[in-house]
Amino acid sequence: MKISPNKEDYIKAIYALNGAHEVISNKDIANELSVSAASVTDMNARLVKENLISYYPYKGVQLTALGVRVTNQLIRKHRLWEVFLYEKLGFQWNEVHDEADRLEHASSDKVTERLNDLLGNPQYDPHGGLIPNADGTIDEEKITLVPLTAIEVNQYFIVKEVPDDEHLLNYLFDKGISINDKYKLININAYDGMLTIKDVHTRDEVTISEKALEKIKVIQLMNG
Amino acid sequence: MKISPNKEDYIKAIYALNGAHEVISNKDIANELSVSAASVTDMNARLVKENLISYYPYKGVQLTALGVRVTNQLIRKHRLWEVFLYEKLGFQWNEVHDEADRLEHASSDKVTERLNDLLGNPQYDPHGGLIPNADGTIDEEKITLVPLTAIEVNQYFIVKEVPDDEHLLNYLFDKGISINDKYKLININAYDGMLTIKDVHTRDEVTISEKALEKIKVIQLMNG
DNA sequence: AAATATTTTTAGGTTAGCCTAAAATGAAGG
DNA sequence: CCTTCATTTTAGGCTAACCTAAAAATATTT
Repeated sequence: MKISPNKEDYIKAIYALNGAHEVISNKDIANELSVSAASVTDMNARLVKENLISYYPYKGVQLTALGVRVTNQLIRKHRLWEVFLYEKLGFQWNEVHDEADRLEHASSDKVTERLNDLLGNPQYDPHGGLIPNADGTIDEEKITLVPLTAIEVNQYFIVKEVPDDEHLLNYLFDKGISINDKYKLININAYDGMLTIKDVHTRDEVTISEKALEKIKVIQLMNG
Repeated sequence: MKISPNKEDYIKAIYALNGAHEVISNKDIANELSVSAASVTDMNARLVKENLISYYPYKGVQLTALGVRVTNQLIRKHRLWEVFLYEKLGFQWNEVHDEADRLEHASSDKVTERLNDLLGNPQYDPHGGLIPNADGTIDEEKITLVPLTAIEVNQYFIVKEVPDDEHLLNYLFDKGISINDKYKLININAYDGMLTIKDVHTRDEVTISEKALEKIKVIQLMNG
């Protein structure tokens, strides 16, 4: 049941590319991890054997339920170390990521939970990222949702909730906006109030009208 | 200049077998690390390339000055993590070793020194081991030497100093007792006061007479 | 629909660390 | 000094991760 640091990095990369919800291409993973596409094919075979991903030849991979859970536990370790580095060791928020990336592979569950206690069971890391639970679940209700109108230019956010309004849903669908995707607010038009937002993963920019804003609930993030 | 976790484990093992001061056999290293003797020959070649050990074919290896310094820096990391686990995370002294063994490979110098600050620049780990300096040196004068008479049954100690007395030196040499070796006090004979001590590495038990005790200076350890 | 471009897979190779079995070396005893 | 025994080294193989180059599959463009 123990998984190698390299495999941990792979499933984290897939997760970061939204692999909990959609099929992720070989190329994107190769890109994210700075390895060759052939290496990704290699590793995919290994991850399938451990039931961490589903593999669709020539299409890509998606995390299994187990894969999501394991990745969330990794992210928990990562983010708790980030809090520790930030709060206890006086690191700056931009320095903690790389250090935490190494420590996360070296900490047992026991150390992780003791660390959680030391830090007072924090809910967010220094970047504003939600810290998953020890069992690899995420408490969605802990998240403070705000209307999209509360976001300012250059801030990042994740779309979390839209009302069950057929016209609005169609509108957002046409624009390619999805639940759980991460965006950056690029511009608020001074004249008509329309927002230009950019999908962090696809890098597509779309413009949405003022009319929809109040109903879209998002999580505001501290950075990308 | 970065060295792999495996190599780090090798030089730590050589150091633990007193490889800072004497030539250590292939077999002993294989034993310490639970690998084959052939694997040790393999790794020796790699460590020589990095100038961490001197290699004497068919004889064994000894740490270079660089090897000693690097190992001490590793031991510093290990022991600081032990203090952290013990003092901040509430682990027991017998639980800290394995956890620290993993964390030591994952912590940068920067994290190590911040950790040192957080812990208030401690001098000893929970087992009583002296924490080396950041530059890989050891402040010998910090060590509190006590006569062997101060040790009690079942305690561990390291022989650190004997007077320049030819007869006593010969006596100890015949018994196989060496400077910097670690022992456990097994028994104090109620009638004649002779000590039975056991070499932690060779597992040899020897008996030494009361006469020699006061002159032998040792470091008392909290455990093995 | 065919041609072209992109992506994925396969094939074959590398390095770090490990292994076993056999050969070489060194140490110890008669 | 020579034989025996222990130890070390060599030889040949293994797995996890990587690589490049070529072949196969898919996507896009005309």
